[in-house]
Amino acid sequence: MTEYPLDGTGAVPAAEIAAAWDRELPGVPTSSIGVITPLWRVAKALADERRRTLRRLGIDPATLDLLSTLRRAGEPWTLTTRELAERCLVTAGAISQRVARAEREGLVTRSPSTASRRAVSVMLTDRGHEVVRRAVRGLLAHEETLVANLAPGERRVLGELLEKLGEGVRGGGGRDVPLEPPARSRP
Amino acid sequence: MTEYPLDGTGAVPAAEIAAAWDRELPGVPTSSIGVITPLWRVAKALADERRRTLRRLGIDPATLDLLSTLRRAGEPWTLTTRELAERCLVTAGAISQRVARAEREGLVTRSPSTASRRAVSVMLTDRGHEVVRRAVRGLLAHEETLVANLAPGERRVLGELLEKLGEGVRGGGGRDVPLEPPARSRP
DNA sequence: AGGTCTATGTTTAGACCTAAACATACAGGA
DNA sequence: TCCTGTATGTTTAGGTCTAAACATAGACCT
Repeated sequence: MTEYPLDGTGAVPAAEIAAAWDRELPGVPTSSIGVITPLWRVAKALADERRRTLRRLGIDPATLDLLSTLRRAGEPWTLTTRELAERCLVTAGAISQRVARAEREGLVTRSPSTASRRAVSVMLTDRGHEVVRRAVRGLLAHEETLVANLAPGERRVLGELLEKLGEGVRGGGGRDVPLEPPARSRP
Repeated sequence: MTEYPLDGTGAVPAAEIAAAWDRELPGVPTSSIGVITPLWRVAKALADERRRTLRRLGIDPATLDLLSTLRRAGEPWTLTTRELAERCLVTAGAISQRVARAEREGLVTRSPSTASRRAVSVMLTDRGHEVVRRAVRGLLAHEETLVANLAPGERRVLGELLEKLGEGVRGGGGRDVPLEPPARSRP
């Protein structure tokens, strides 16, 4: 049997989740659920769609993120691994692995940077250019249809609210995680 | 050196990304970027925060998702693996692995369902109850502070727009991924 | 009864990520 | 010059997920 994560059918509405916690664990603050739950579901649905779309286009999301970051950088389509880690928002270790995979497939080359001997320059190959061009065109065309549900004004508002939420999250919110003394039995 | 994904500092603004594609690959539709890029960044920032918070609370996100889904189900805190897969939105294979790990740690038990011989019932243990109680309290308290940046009205609007976007995404958008014939050289 | 289709779980291979340990390369001061 | 601290990359261990192959168990039809 081929598996697939069940679509929305089985997803419990966020409001029900909040109500369930309020019932099962009275006193917990549940107001974040109405935002965070739908956000994660959309993010997952988008990630699933993107994975499927890119699969048809012959590439995986992590590799495309790498290649498109190089492509967007403009001539000479070269960045150090440090710059890549910053722009892709993943650890240097993850970049190291992504680059190793892409290099194996002939999509990028790795060479000591001219500027510093400890830096490594990653450059898009001709084959990498071709792959990223095809994939980005196909992907953006598809994702355009995914957001078509929202009117331009709604998209703008959504984008702005997400940016604002992001500031709060990256700020780390209040620095608290109220810890309780470990207990033994169920209340 | 301890690694960490760089915070927002290195993140290129979504508008710049769209402008870069418009310049580098003229003609591609870029209007989805203003929504999808901030959405993914917030989702990642939230996932990172949650991972760190739960680490302090002694549990990982996947296991808490499993335990809290059982806890929210109410008495007798038991679901089949199928129901778990539907509610957690991951494949049955992933649930199988999550349950195996949680069982190893004594947080749940696995037993043949009374209703059907092919189904498997997963039940929260007393230890599982205690762990989920502590973790959910700590997590929701923390996440409450993460969304504090948004006024109640903004949260409501954001939640609604996300739900609406979700419908479009799960619908799969238009069924198109315009494929081009593979080419050889860079344009 | 027998055959076929579907539902439910488990296992495995392959990707991917983070966190932490290493390994260098510099830079700046004593 | 030597030492120490910091910046840059790579490697490895452990965890997580999907996709696909298996293995049963029921259901339904003839």
